Amino acid sequence: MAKKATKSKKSRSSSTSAASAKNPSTPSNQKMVLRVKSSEKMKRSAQQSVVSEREKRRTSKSRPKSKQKKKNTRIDAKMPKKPPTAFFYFLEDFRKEFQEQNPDIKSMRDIGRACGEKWKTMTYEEKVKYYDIATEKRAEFDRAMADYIKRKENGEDQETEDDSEFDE
DNA sequence: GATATGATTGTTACA
DNA sequence: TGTAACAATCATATC
Repeated sequence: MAKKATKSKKSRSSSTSAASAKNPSTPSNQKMVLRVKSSEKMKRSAQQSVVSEREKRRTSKSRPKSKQKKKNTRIDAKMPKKPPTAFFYFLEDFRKEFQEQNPDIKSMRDIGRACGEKWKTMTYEEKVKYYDIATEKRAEFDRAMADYIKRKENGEDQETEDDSEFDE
């Protein structure tokens, strides 16, 4: 439970929304900016041996397992979901191909593992298109989050009404 | 039947 | 700086 509280980490939109504020509704130019910005960041992390970090974390943590998932941990159903990362977009494509080539393997555990290995072998140029998509989605998420916060501040009772249907 | 788990990486925010 | 949580997916397991 405490995790969820932590998770509410909230107001993340405040900082990120700043970025999105720079690119309000916009087209390619700003998209480019976004892409470049994120690209640099991504490149850095991509170049960094993120792998060891992950493994280290995993090994050190012994994977508590019951940490994620839970699905409806979101306090507010109307709160925008976190956008998928570049890797997740790649995972979508990869899964389709993987299942075509390996119809017997349906477990996301195996697919995820294979996808992770493939991802590590990909070059930054190959990944950049996924980073681009993820960046756009993140900008959308920031805007949605800002809007969500604004609405909440204005009066979330309206939402409670909607929520009532959720009651069921 | 409903919900959790596993496996992956990236991103974000807090301590 | 490090760490924890969560995003998608879906067969499988558990309750």
